[in-house]
Amino acid sequence: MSVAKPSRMRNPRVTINDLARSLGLAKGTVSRALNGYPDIAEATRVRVTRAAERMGYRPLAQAQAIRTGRARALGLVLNAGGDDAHKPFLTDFLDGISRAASEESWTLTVATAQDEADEVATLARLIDERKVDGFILPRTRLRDARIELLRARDVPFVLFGRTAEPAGCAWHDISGEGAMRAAVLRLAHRGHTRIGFINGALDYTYAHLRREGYLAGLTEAGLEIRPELMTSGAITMAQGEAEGERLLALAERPTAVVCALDLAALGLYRAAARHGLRIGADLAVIGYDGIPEAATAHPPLTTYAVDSRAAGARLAKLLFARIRGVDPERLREEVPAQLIARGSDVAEYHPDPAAVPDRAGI
Amino acid sequence: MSVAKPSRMRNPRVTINDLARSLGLAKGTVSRALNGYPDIAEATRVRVTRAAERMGYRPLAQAQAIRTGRARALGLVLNAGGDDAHKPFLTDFLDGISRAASEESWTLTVATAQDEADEVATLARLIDERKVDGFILPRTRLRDARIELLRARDVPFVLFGRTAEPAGCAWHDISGEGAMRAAVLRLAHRGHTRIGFINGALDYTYAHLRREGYLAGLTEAGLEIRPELMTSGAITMAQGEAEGERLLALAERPTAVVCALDLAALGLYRAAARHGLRIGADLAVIGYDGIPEAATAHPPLTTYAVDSRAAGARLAKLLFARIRGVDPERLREEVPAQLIARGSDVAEYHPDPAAVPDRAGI
DNA sequence: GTTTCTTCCGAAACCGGTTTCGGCAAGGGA
DNA sequence: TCCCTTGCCGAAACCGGTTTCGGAAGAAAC
Repeated sequence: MSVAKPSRMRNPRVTINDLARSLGLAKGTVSRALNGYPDIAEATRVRVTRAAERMGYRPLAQAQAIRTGRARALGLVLNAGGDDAHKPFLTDFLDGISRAASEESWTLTVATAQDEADEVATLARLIDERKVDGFILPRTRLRDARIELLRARDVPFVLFGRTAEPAGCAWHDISGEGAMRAAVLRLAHRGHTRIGFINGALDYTYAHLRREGYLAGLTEAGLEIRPELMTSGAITMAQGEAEGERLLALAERPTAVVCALDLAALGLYRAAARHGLRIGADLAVIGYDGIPEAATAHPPLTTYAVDSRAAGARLAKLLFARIRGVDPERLREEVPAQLIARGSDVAEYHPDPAAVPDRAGI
Repeated sequence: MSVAKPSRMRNPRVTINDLARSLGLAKGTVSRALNGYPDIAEATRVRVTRAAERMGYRPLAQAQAIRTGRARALGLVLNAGGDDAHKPFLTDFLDGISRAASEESWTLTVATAQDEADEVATLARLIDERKVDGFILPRTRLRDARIELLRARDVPFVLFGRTAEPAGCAWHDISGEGAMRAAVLRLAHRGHTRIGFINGALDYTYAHLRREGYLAGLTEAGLEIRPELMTSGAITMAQGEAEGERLLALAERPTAVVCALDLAALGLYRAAARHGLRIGADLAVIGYDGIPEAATAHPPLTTYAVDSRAAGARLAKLLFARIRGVDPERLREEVPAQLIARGSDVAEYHPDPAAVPDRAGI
């Protein structure tokens, strides 16, 4: 049985002092050589970097931080309260951020919060302790208290999503509205005229944008806007089932439904089954998100897939730029979701589960 | 349009020097007062803490770290490669850790890795940079390279799960084997004699334990062990469907199936539907995990639910103790999964979706 | 009324880096 | 030959904390 000694032989790190001593240089010189200062001879620089490599020297992040004010850490505070539609992709999202961060020897600090007030408090705590140099803000709201805090405190941040007052904000977003519009056009193109819409939670910006996309698609296709065909608040399968039930119970039920979330679409599958409607044949359905269950559903769900890993990576890079002082107005980008055409939106339902990626837009 | 000035007015932190000056004390005195040293008069201590409170002083974590060697951060490296059964609970898990950590003003640093070798490399990087003081290791394997590294480097860690050679390991785990055993007994109690088993990925310790639990349940119930009724490797719904299909295609098909994962159980639902079998009536199914989809499935799935949030919180607390030098052999705990009895394992299937939490064990 | 402990705090070293400043030596121009 | 740059590096200050050490003041002991 091993005994734990609180103060044991600490594995000896090699410090900049060790390096300097073994090189016969002043530690300031070593530091400048490593950090690319212009007043160091090229020969010295390579000598230093080689020795650092050989001796396995890694600067202590905290020691650097105290002078430079850079913790070399990105911050992410997640909302752990309520059902979160991004949950299925959280691992991918974290992976994207983490990989981009580690490329620059940065790390990712994550914290959780229960509601919006808690989010703000958590952000404030991380700022006060100087644990992170900037934040990635997921799931933005139209009016977002987090943004106001970060603006006031003057700490760099970047949005995953958009917001009502974008002054000073950098962001990366996936065009949900573009996908919704394309979905409507795709359905209209096949002759559908009563196209329903099951939206997500209106608390968030994305739901408003997707609604706009849906409406834009309708007008673009020359179709009438029927408020009774639009519903919202479905971010789980059960909620999707309930809202789907409402649409299908209509006297003039829709022949096609666009869903802002795959989960809601899968819920709609159940409601349709109860009404004796065959997805694909009697009712066309298009989803959004690209969750794995969509591929194995019966029939496989046509959906617009988001790449959460890529989004995380891009957000990290944007945040780096933001921290380095790049004008946030120049750090805004929007990428399309990728259509994965499957069997849920065609008249002739083919049970072939082969997913055909399709970048054609519509 | 706001212009980004790379070096703008830094929001002025109040440092220990400010505090000391405004109190007319030496900064060393202030530090000792705040950290509970015994050579500080009680009156002085309250004066200092009050002033610190009033002025909003928060010690700079990095500055402390450089002297104390404590970064006040917990480390978690996630495996982002492959399908991960814990994904649905990742947010809860992170929430549990994060909340326990922030109670002590610690933070959580997360990184991702693609495979086992990458995991080890990522751990090594975080150790070298002294970014974290200890690690939580999720999804342990029977023989785990991460553990060997951390043991060799002498850095504190705690396992979520168990491992083959537990010397020097602290852990928290949920008794999957207990749940599997209880599930088998529950089914045997209702007269089932051919009880199948769909296991998860045998790379991980948990699958071996659940298998043992299944076998223990069979022998305890006096039932014959039939290898053809046991299958494994199902960690997605599709895989569960495939493995379920194999069991149902048997000449002597099982009348009940225990699944190591809810997702596999839901896949089995589909296979059963294809065979014209009604879950609950013709085929009893019990799952494990307690994913939300299990509650809304038709029929609702009886399952043993794990509390990932509580697990995360416990793991954080165990790691704190470990970092403080507590003997790891004393930091081992195992909690039962909680039975949620629903309609999938009863002869008379009731469509009432009311979930009845049941702690009775069997 | 000394002497000896305690109690409590100030001063300074220290942690591992970064950054400023000044000076030495070589090189270029007059 | 002298002066002025320029290139390159050492020395030291600094960042914001923690920890060690020693000494002043008051209390207790004699």
